[in-house]
Amino acid sequence: MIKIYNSLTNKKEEFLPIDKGHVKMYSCGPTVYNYFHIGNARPFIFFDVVRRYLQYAGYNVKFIQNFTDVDDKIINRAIQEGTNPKALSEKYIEEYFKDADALGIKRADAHPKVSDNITQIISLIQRLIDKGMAYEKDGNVYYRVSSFAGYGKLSKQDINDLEAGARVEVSGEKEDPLDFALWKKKKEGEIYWDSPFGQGRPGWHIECSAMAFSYLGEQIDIHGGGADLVFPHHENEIAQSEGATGKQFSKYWMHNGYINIDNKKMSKSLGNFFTVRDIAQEFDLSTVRFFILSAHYRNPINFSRDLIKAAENSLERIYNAKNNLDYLISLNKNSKADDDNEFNEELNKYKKQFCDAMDDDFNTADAIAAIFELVKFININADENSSQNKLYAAQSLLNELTGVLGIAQSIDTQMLDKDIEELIEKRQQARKDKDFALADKIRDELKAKNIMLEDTKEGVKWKRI
RNA sequence: GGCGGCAUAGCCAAGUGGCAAGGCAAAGGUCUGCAAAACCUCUAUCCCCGGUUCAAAUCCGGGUGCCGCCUCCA
Repeated sequence: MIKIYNSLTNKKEEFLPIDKGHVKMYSCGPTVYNYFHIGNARPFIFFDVVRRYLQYAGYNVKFIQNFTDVDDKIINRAIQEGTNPKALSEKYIEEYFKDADALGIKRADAHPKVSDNITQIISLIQRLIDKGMAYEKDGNVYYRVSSFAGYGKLSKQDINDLEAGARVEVSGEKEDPLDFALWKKKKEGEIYWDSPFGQGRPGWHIECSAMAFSYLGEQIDIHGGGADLVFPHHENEIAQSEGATGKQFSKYWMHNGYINIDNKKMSKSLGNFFTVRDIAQEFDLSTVRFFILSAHYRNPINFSRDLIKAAENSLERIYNAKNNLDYLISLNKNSKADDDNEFNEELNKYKKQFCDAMDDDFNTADAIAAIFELVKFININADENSSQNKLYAAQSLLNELTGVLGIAQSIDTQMLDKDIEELIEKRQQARKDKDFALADKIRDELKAKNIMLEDTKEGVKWKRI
């Protein structure tokens, strides 16, 4: 039984999708005006894992993550760079996929763009106007917050407290300071679309409601995003969606914690961020994925190079175990087909431990601990005399579990160059001849070429470093 | 002001009532020609003070410290 911490109720709840066996999930994607930073990467990675695990658990998952490609920040940035918003957003969508791929994030079933969904957005706005939940003022359309009784239920804000703390209204066009824009009237020189309420473009919040509706339907199972989206973005999504349909929009809301720098939230506005592209200069991005998954998703994570470095060392342990299994299998020393029930039962224990952790609100930190315990078990119990059956069973489980998290995937299958192989051969001969000076010299030489040798009872192992 | 979160070893980090997971780092050991990997050993008055309980890291009350949302943000 999978349990999910639902931000709507602030409780862990049993996960029961609306349609048995099927999961509809939506996660807020990036506003594409720059490379994304590691803070942004966290939800992308985490919800990728949620999706993978639900699939692993047997659900048929439909997963949508949007691109916000119509927005003030994009327009401003385009002006700065002397380009147009469309070209700019297209560029950063491409760059998004490069980084996402390197982070091991699978493509969603669809990545809809705001600019491709204007019709749906307009009709949703119209629907709200028709119901009296939105109003047009001089080419702008606003959501009438007072018309939605549940406003504040996600962020647990009392509407009166919000009023008290609300900023002084700038435009004075709104009936209430809490009302928010569904449609923004065109400003001179800005990108715009025609609509029944005049030329303009959609506000930020409406896009997610409209795209979720058109790709998943009016009721979805899981809606995810960073904790900073709870208010106002997700609160507004609920108001729009449920206001229009009268039905519950998302059954479960999931929000990941922040990535911090020196215990302070990493954000574009504070400027204390590292883009994933920056980090890629120094570290393999699969390490960043492992690092992010090594803490529980609702807890904040501090980011620093030292911590990524520690994560890199930690991951190495899993790679070593995988490489070792490959090596033992390649020796093919014991091809007996003896099934060892005790061994298989032990393996299953770790699998269960992993699944129990993931079932409990996707506790990836605990799931990783289960993988480490499996690694230790394999290191102790798999050796050159183990049967191929055992080795394959161990390998298959290790691959299966790391695959669910998408970690330790980049196993090197590249063959060695001829001259490297010759050097290894030459060193083996030197060792036989007890010419250790030569052997060590060759080992250092290879190390300089990023080939690390390890001598074992059965022969020499190598790995790229 | 309103709402919410967090505090566990040198570091990272799980754990919501029953002898405190896992990883990194350091130290010692086994194995090895040496290394590497692996294995073994070692490392915690769970922020403080009270309370409830046979039993508290975990529940309750009170502190202290840090952070977040209430405004664009993942």
